[in-house]
Amino acid sequence: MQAKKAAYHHGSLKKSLLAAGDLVLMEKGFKGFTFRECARRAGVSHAAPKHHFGDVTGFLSALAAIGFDRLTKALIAGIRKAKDLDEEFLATTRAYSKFAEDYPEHFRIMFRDDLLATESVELGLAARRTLTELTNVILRQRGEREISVGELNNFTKAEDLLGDIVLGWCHIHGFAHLKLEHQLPVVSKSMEKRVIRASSARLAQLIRRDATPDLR
Amino acid sequence: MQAKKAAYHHGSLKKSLLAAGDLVLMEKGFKGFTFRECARRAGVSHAAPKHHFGDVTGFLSALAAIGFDRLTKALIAGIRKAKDLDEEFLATTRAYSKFAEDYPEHFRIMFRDDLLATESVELGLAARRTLTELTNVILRQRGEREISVGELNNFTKAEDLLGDIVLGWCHIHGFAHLKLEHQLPVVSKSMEKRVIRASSARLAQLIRRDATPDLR
DNA sequence: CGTTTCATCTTTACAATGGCAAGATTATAG
DNA sequence: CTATAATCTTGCCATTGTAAAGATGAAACG
Repeated sequence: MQAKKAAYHHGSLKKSLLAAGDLVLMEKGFKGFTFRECARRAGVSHAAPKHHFGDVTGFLSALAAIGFDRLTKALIAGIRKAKDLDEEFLATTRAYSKFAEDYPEHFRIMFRDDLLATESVELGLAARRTLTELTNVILRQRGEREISVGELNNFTKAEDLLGDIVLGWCHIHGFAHLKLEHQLPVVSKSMEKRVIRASSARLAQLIRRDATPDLR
Repeated sequence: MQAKKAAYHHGSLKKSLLAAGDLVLMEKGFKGFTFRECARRAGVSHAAPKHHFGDVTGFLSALAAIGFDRLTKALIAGIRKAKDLDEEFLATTRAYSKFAEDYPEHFRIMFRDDLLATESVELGLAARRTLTELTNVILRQRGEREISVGELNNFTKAEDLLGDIVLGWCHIHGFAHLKLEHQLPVVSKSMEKRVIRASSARLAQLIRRDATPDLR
């Protein structure tokens, strides 16, 4: 009896529904996203999803978790290509922002506490995996050892590390969000690239400059 | 014939609807926000709002504009109390974040390009008034003269200023947003206060350090 | 193998929503 | 005083999310 059993009537409706929801979210956006449309695409009746996800917030939570997993992967892939610490911080910013561009509707629901089932352990874990990646970006800037997801709780208790995480993540997230929602006073694409490169470099240098790993 | 004429049947339905929508947004949240509920509270039929706001995105745009105006006021009030540049930057961050806490549902729709009528000049102006305040925060950090809303376009063309705006605003916005949606790994309220105070100070000092007003 | 049990899925039903269209009302203009 | 046009109402429709009850069939158990 594996994790995902063979399925009863449909085959594996949960997976199919998630795939359908993923598509609907991308094609129709949050505005056009409906429970029934997802059920239609999966080829089942409109009440079928209830058994697997409860209500619509439960379903959105599962899709948000998929979003966090994609973001985590995108961060890892972007970071891998970087050759030094300045490049790595920039790559993180870019990967984060590119994810918001590639999956705008996922990004929007991922950061909507009111629309999600905050008790979902699946979602919580996915979000923590993302945060762990971001924390490791900061830790490398500081010249300290990386952590795993399980260690996250201990590490965010250190006030100066949390300070650097806030400094870095808030900037990265704020840029991605403001850009996605067209709030940044953009002059040109090239200028935007230079600006975000400069900002990332200044921030990374600030974090490294203030790091004193010898004393910890 | 004043700006707001006496009204025809209702008195001033547009204002009443905005007041109703404002309340519904705060009480029921975006999830429970409906066109019809707002009409009911204003004491008119469910189709009445159409003449004043078109569809629901037009209505939300007007409410978002109210949100931006409140944010602008909150920023000005917070800044006024500050005694030095470090305090002012911190006050800006706090006021921005407090607005997100006080008006979470407004904050959410204000930064949702897909739910708003982006062509609304009213909304555009309100957003630009907010951005002007934020830009002036940066300009004061740099020791330069403040600007008015009309000058905003010219000033965001200067790449180094835009760089500082991005650096400052993205951090401020990112913090407010991540905190609102409960994504920050918060340990305690007091620690959070110290962390955001430290981050703001570091950022403000960085902006001031790199500013070379003599050369401009 | 036969029966029971239970998760899965369908059908049916209901209240509520946004948007449209046609009609009623009344302020303003001519 | 009449006409016009803005304002608002009524009635309608397709659609939605959720709940309840029934149907289906896989698995458990004797």
